Parts: sequence; C-alpha cells; structure tokens
Amino acid sequence: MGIESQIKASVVKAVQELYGETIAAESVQLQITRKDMKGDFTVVVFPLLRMSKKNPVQTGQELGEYIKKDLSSVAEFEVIKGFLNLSLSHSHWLTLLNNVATDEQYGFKPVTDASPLVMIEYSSPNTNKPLHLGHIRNNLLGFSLSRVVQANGNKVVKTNIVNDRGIHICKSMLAWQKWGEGQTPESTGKKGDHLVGDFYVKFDQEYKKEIAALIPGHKATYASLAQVDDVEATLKQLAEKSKSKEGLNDAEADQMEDCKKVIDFAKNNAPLIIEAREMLRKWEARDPEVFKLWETMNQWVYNGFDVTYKTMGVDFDKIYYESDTFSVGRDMVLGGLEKGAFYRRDDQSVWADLSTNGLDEKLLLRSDGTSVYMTQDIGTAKLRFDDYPINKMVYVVGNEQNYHFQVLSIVLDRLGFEWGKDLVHFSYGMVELPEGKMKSREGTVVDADDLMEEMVNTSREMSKELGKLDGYSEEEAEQVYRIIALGALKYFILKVDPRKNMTFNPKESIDFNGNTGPFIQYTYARVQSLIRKAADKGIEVPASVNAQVEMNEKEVQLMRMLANFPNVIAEAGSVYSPAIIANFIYDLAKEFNQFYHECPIVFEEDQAKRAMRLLLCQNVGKVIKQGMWTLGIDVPNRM
RNA sequence: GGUUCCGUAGCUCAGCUGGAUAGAGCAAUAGCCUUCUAAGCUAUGGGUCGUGGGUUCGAAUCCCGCCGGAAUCACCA
Repeated sequence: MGIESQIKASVVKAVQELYGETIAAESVQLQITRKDMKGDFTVVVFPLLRMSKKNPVQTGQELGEYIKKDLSSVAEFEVIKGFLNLSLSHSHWLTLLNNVATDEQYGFKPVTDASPLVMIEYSSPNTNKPLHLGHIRNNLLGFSLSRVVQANGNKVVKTNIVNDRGIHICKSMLAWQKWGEGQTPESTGKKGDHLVGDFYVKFDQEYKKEIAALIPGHKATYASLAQVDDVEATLKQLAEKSKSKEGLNDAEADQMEDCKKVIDFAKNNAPLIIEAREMLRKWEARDPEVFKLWETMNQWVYNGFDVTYKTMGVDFDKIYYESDTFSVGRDMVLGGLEKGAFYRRDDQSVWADLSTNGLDEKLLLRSDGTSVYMTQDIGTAKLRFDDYPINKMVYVVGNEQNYHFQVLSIVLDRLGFEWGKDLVHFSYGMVELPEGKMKSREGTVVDADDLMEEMVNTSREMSKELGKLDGYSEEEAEQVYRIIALGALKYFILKVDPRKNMTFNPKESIDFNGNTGPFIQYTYARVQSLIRKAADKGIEVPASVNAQVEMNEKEVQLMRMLANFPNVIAEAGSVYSPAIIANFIYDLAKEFNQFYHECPIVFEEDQAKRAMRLLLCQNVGKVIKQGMWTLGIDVPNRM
C-alpha cells in the first residue's frame, strides 16, 4: 500500500477512534503540501470538523498525534489553520529512492497479453498537399498519446486513415494534366507532396479566375444587384454587417441571398470544377488513365509524407486508405437501412434521424448513391473491427469536427459496434497565428518540412556557438542537433493543454531556453555528464543507498517529485493529456538544476552522501527520460 | 439563432475533482563561470484570474446572467 493510502486509512481510523464516526477513505482530502510550507502531505481538516465538533487547530492536532503514532513513516507534523501538514521520515524517502532505482520502467504499468487493446487514429492527411503546422500538432499529440496510453498498461495500435480519394486530389491531378508539362519529383527535385500541393494551388488560382469571369454575366439575372460592381466584395461586406449589432435590413438581406446565389452558380459552373468532377466520376468508374494518374500522384505524396513522418519521428502500425473503405461504408449503411436504423428519402438519399439523440438528421449516402465523409468513417470502423479485437477506439481529430464524432458515435452504436457508444474523440484545439487562422490563400500556412528544417538550423547554429559538442564526429553532432531541434518543437506543442487553441508566432522562433524541450534535455545531459565525471574518478553509482543518510530539503523535494511520477502518468492517461507529463518533467528539471547549483555531487566528500546524491541524480535522469519518451522526445547524452 | 469550447502578468502558458500568500517561461533590470555543462542559477518589478451575481467556513476553480473570441450546425472533407 502506498503512503497516500496509508495516510488516508490512518485518518479513517483516527476519526473512528477519536470521534466515533465512520468516514470513507476516498472522502479524506489529502494533497501534496505547498512548496513554501514544511511537510510532505497535507490533510485538510475542515471537512472533519463536523465529526470532531472542535476547532480546526485542535482537530488537526489530535489527528496529527494519532497518525504520527500510527504510521512509522510519519516523522512529525504541524497544524497551520485548518491544515495538518505531515512530514515523512528521511528513511521513507530513501527507501523509495532505492525502489525507484531497481525499477527499469518506473512509473509505467506493464503491458501484458491480458491488457486491453486501444486503437489510436491520428494524422489522417489528405493527399493533395503537404503537411503543415496543424498536422504537426495532430501527429505529435497522436504519437505521444499512444505512448501515454501504453505507459498506462494498454496494448496500442497506431493507425492512420489516408484520405486518398475525392475531389481534392482530382483538382491536383487536373492541374497537373493541364499545366504540369510532365513534371515529376525526379525532374524537379521537389518533394512529391510539395509538387502535388503546388498543382492544388495552381488549380485554385485558375478556378478563382474562372469564377470571377462568370459572375458578371450571371449577375444580370438579379435585379437587386444592378448597382453592384463587385459581387464577392459586396457579399463579404454584407456578411460582416449581418454579424454586427446593426444587422441587415430586408433589401440588404435579399441582396446578400442573391450574391450567394450568383457566386454559387459561378462556383458550380466554372469549367475547371466541372472537369474535376468529371474526373472524379471517371475515377469511381476505374477509368484506366485517370486511375493510373491517381496512383502515380498519390505515390509521390506518400513518398513525401514518409520523409516528413520520419523527420517528425512518428509511425503507424496499420494504415487504412479511404479508397478501400468508402465502399465498405456504403454497404454498412445499406445494411443499416434494411434493419431500419436509417431511412431513405424520395430522392434516394439515405439519412440517419438523430432527433431522439437531440441532434439533427444526417446524410449518409447521396442521392446518386455515392458516399460522404461519414460513410467512409463507418467503413473504416468496420474494417478495423474485423482486423483487431479493439476495446477502445481513440480518434485524434481537431475540435472543428466535434459534431461529426458525436454523430459517428451514435451511428456506429446503431450499427452494432460495441465500442461505438464510448469511442473517444480526442478533440484538440487549432494552432493559430497571431493574426488568426492559417490561410493557404494568404500564404500564411506554416509548412511542416520548412519549420523542422529551420529548427534544425537554429539548433546547429546555437550548438556550434556554445561549442558543447567538440570532439563529436560530424554525424554524431548532426544527430544531436536534430534531437534538440525536434525536442524544442515537440515540447512547444505538447506542453499546452491539447484541448485549447494555441498561438504560434512564426516571426519569433521557438525558444531553446526556459520552459522548453532543450532545457529538459540539457538537464538530462547534465546528469549523464555527472555520472561520466564520477566514473572518471573511479566512482560508481551505487545500486542502492543506506536508508540512514542525512538529506537536505532539496534532496527530499526531488524524491517527492520522483514519488509522484507514477501518479502523473496515470493522470495523463486518464484525461488523455501529454501536457500534464510535459509540465511535470519541466518542474522536475528545474528543481534538479537548483539542487545541482546548491550541492556538490561528485565532489561531495562524505561518501555516503555522495553515493545518495549520485543515485538520486541517476534516477532523476531516468524519470526525465521516461517522461520524455511518453512525449516522443529523445534525450541526448551530451549537448 | 441553436449547440460546444475558450477568456489568468506586456507576450506564451500552468494552476480548475473548491482549500493556505494565484505560479512558470519569454521580454526588462541587477548579479553568479580559476569546483561537477552558464541551453544553467539567484534577485527585482509586473495580476480588479473578462465582468456582475449566487452557492460555501473558503471560489481562478462549481452554478446563473452579461461582455469578448473561436468552432460547428453542407448531397465539403
């Protein structure tokens, strides 16, 4: 039994014996003592006054005396206001340190054959353009989450559903056919995903021109727009105004409607979009030429993605492609239709009526029988369920899709998937620039490859300036630059509560000092350096230490933090938040650096003390490494 | 308009199952390398926790109203 449960049990006994009342152990309010107070654990006595019928200080005093007698680990106590602060004996902490030292996987729960299987879907890119900062957050969160879940004793399957079909990729394909002049990644020296992305942009530019060209002719149909020159600008103005307090008058509202109609018409009748749709139809009909082009360009993109994933350090156990799953989804929906879970409208489209769940109706199959986003997710779910004995499914997808997953959960449940009802949508916030959302149109999208390359460059410059890696070979040094660069980026993203939107300022590069990945990595390297220094002097880190060694406050504080690490891992697992671990390791590293500055370690003359400090250092290093592992961040031995 | 989420130092973020004097980093200022890595450490300044009520012995934390911001409500994905 851990010390926390022991204290709670002791409080329960005390209340029983002193006041004759029975309380539940879970109701005991036990917390870690504030840093500026003396003590390790604090019992909040306010809730117990009802039992004791005495004032807070007196109650705390009585409880303290009881607990001190009851538990040998409790050395002393102090009552301040309504708080009973308990101090544990040094031998308690030293015993704990010895236990930490013998546990290679300290803080992690073992994964066994009997462990539940959790499937985690993340990344899930479209194949029409390269990955950007938003994808980076998704990938880092997904990968880290898979490790956090694993550290909590679950089997994990990391999966990726690649959105490889649809109108978006047809746009890139069409633009390549028209303006590509046979360019390939090889002929241009460009990464495949970037090349395909360039044609997606090209399509968009040409498409915009066509829309603009169509508007004037169609505008004449609407009397309300006779005085309007620029329909798009007018719509924008009206839309802004409708959101403002002023609102729109009737004439303006009509005008806005007509603007929308004109623009919709232009969007739907531009020759390029018609051609792209035609291409999609050909693809669905397996037209050989279109299919070949589709395969070729997707392959370019995959080759590009592979490089990005590798640099980022993420991977997958199983990849699904929507081109394989969408028709399965269609069959599932039709099956559900037969069972009466869904209904068909007169125009042949298929819908789910979710009004009993407090939601709207949701389209599952278009009137022409083709599938929509939802249909594909249903099909993917079916294949996954066939492939793996899934106990829990986690989708790492942005919070813009909250509604989608609410619906998906209900629909899967109706289709009989056991885990449908409690699938987890790990809903994370957007990455925003100081000016707001990233917009490809305005060229403000932060490209993943570019960002990582810049980080490595900064890391290289900084390391060279500091001259810390002298004596390393070029390759060894380059490896460390990458570890630090990626550590900075990953920590920057992961330390933020995943549910919240976060701001990234591309003008201010990511820091390497302060509350950052490199700070933590540096602390780890510092520990390794200490151990090397000790070895140079013929001093080994002991396997365990004598529980009678004297300790100072800094040392005790570090041991408290080590003791808390398993709770942090468990907490992060239960609320799906790598950020909790990130913030914990930062605090630990900060605490360690203070200790390092105050206390000699290798140079400590008292042998027993030196041994204890070395063991403490080594295990702080171990916990940092374990924690960083759950974030997917490597730690260097030197930096 | 309905639903959901967010608002903490100049900036980026912790703290939120109610608990003691609200914390870090960055930025600013002043110190610390002839002993273990200065990507470090120490010190100073910086706050009506959006706002107004309520519940409570106790509210940044829970409830309600308001203000401000975001997302979503497609035969798009």
